[in-house]
Amino acid sequence: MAKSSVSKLVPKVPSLPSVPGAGRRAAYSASTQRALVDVAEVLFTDHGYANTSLDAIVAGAQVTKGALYHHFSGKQALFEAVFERVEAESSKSIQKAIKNQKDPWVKARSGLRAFLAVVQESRYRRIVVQEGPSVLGYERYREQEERSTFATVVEILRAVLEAGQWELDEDMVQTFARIFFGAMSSAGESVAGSDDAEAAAERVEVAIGFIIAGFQALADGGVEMPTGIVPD
Amino acid sequence: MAKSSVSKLVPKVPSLPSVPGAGRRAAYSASTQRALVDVAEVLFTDHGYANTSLDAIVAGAQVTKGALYHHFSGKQALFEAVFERVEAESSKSIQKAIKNQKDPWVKARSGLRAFLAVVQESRYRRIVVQEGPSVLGYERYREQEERSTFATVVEILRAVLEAGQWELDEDMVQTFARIFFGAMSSAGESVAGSDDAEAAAERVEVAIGFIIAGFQALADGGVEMPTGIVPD
DNA sequence: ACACTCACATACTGTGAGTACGTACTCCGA
DNA sequence: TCGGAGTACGTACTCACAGTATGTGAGTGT
Repeated sequence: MAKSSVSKLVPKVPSLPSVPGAGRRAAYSASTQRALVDVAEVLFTDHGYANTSLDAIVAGAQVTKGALYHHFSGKQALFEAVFERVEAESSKSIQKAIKNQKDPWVKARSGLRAFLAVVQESRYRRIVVQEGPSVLGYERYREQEERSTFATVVEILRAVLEAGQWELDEDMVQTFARIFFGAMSSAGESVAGSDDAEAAAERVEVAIGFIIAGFQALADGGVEMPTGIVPD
Repeated sequence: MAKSSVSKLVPKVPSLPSVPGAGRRAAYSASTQRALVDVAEVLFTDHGYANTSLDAIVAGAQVTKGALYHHFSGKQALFEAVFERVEAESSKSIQKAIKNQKDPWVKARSGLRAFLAVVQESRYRRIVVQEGPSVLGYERYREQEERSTFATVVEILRAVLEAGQWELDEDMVQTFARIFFGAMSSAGESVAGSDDAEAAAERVEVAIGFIIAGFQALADGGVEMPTGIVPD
């Protein structure tokens, strides 16, 4: 049943690239590698890391353990491949949402929205948030985070700080970024776990907007924007 | 080596309680149960859940698998027992830090300090933060959180909101609490992972104090306290 | 003092990650 | 075009470990 939902990911005789590296052998190789990661992503997301056997993965990908261990050093390495792809795609979608925003406050708001969308995807929640720290270990997990989603938060924060004429040393920027990142992650979880995700997302935006408004109030010495909503 | 560091937790002929329930059999039973949880806590903290075998645990506790499976339904249940104890003790130490504080801002600050201390303990980081979500599953993890550490955050937040004359509906309080909780957790991680934990903790206090100052600015319509530090 | 059951111990099974080794096919140079 | 080498797998095993089935002796109520 899980197998059937996955089996169509598999056959896929690759369109041979006339381009670089090599001929069909490399192409076939790349395709089975992709098939393994595809299937693993689905199974890890649905059943978790510990409850997914390599036998199930190779069966879903229509190969054997020999193939798996040829491409990956083990189960953990396969998970890492899945993890990196999910994070990369997530980060990409957030980047896409903020790239053309000039106003830093609008940029922050767009980034928040995009992040809240990402964190509602089951694969992100399961693979990155839930299983990531345990399977990769906290060190590796943090390293990965550092150069994807978290980096985006830092980017947005810098824009905001610059606009607010703030002066902060590098350590302090990192600290603030950590705090905001944690706040958003946790808020995202509450959205994802809520019955009414729509309303929950709205509350999160209001709450974070409120905090930002407090910043703005400190920045320009006047109090306003009681709703905390930065206008679109 | 790991074994020797753990072996002294074990022997402990219990001082027979003349009090309730029953006689020595119950007392012995409780002591082996405690021994199992004690050893499991150490091994789970040091090597992680997946890398700790039940054989190692029962060896450390000087019992056999029969004893373990008599008291716990399996490895996961044993982990849950460890998890609950760690969370309970952590929550308790935070509660102790805030219980006699009248001023809500001071209370918040004390709570933050206590939390930063807790999150630097390796057992809390490993068992609660890192392995918790993966082993228990996110649902159970959240349930546990809800009635311990997170509940404390809600308590502090209510005090602050009340002092600030704020009116927020219940959902909004929960949302804010989530956000602060996530912020503090993440910040705590950055403290724990830092080279200079002392300085990092200081930065976190400043940063959170800054956010709180923004709140206060919004609350009483005046801007002050540029450092964001609430006086002791 | 007798039955009973609680608190374990012992011995086994099943599953699943990882490994050793065999093999067919492809690519490259002569 | 023909080997020879290396790649991309497949097959068959090992070993570790979670969980189980069953035995046993000491403690407890009557």
